[in-house]
Amino acid sequence: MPHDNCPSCAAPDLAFAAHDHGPCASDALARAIGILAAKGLRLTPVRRRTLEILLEGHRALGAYDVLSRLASEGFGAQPPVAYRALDFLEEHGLAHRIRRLNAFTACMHMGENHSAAFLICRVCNAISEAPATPSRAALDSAATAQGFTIESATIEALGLCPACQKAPLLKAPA
Amino acid sequence: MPHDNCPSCAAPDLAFAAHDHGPCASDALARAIGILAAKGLRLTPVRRRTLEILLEGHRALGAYDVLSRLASEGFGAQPPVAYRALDFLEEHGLAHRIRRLNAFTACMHMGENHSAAFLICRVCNAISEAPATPSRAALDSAATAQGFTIESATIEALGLCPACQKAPLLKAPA
DNA sequence: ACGTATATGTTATATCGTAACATTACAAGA
DNA sequence: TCTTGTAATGTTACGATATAACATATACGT
Repeated sequence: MPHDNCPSCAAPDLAFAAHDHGPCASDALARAIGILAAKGLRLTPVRRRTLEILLEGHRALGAYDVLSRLASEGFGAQPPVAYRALDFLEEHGLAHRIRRLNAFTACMHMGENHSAAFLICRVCNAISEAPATPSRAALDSAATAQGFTIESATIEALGLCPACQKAPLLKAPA
Repeated sequence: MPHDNCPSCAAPDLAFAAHDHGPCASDALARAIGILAAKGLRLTPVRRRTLEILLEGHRALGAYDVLSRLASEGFGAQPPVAYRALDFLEEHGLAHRIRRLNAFTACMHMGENHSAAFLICRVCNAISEAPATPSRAALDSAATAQGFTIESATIEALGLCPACQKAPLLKAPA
């Protein structure tokens, strides 16, 4: 599969589809660099490395997983080092927090200022970002009916990715 | 407001509406008793008390909040006591886990075997259970498009309840 | 009453997250 | 270039959330 529409294609998402992940990740990094430059924000070494680590796969990593990677590469070894980098990435739309897993994953639609929904495979832990607009619209409407104003929404689904439905425990998409 | 349709009315949900919470809570408890009896499960003292504590308000409580209440009433004082009771209640549809807050709240639609969405007020911490069906349907459709099979979904919105939009920091619905 | 499954309680530890403060790198003006 | 304020990194220390493993007690069917 070409990466013409990767990693920030409009649709469909491709975390579960076979694809050449090298360009997928490096395109995302390039895009992140552009986005931060445009905002006058700095992609410092820790931040950049943190993003690269998240971009290694379409999966979620715990803050402490990221931290041990960073520490082993000479960065600080204390939790705030990882949390600050992850929070920064999340704040600027380059990563997402997956609440179900208390973990983080790289954003696959950087710069699109989207409301995301996540599909989380409980077997191989792969994560795909799905279009959340319809779901979010329905949620907004339910909220409005109660006079509630939504500021941010968490929409996450746990289940089985295509590969794990067929070959449980065997495959792990990049 | 009468509690004809409380706490397990079809719609709309009333966590944010003024209502007589006494019957709201005791009706829910009665319903829980019936549900468990029908399934041959036991609402033991810890479980019952845990549910009562959750039913005191339309809000989420952390496991340790519940634990300290239980402990002060003579139940066990160690985390598993609270987590087991909370997990039991959740497993049988009497309570929900609010991922966003790492907390738990009583279910307001016991026995309806529903997929729930939650509206969480970030000011007064009140929680309302909203109809999740439309939102969930949209999510299912997004999942199907990627060949993903959803087993369970987390749909939570953070924002402002009606009271806190008008009088921030002042009111706290029962 | 007995035996078994269920539930409760405990100790201990794992995992996740943040407050507070010291130090270092950076950019912008004198 | 030097200063100087701001942002970023690093540290210690701690708080909050959650579970594993095992001991004890309770309920229920026979």
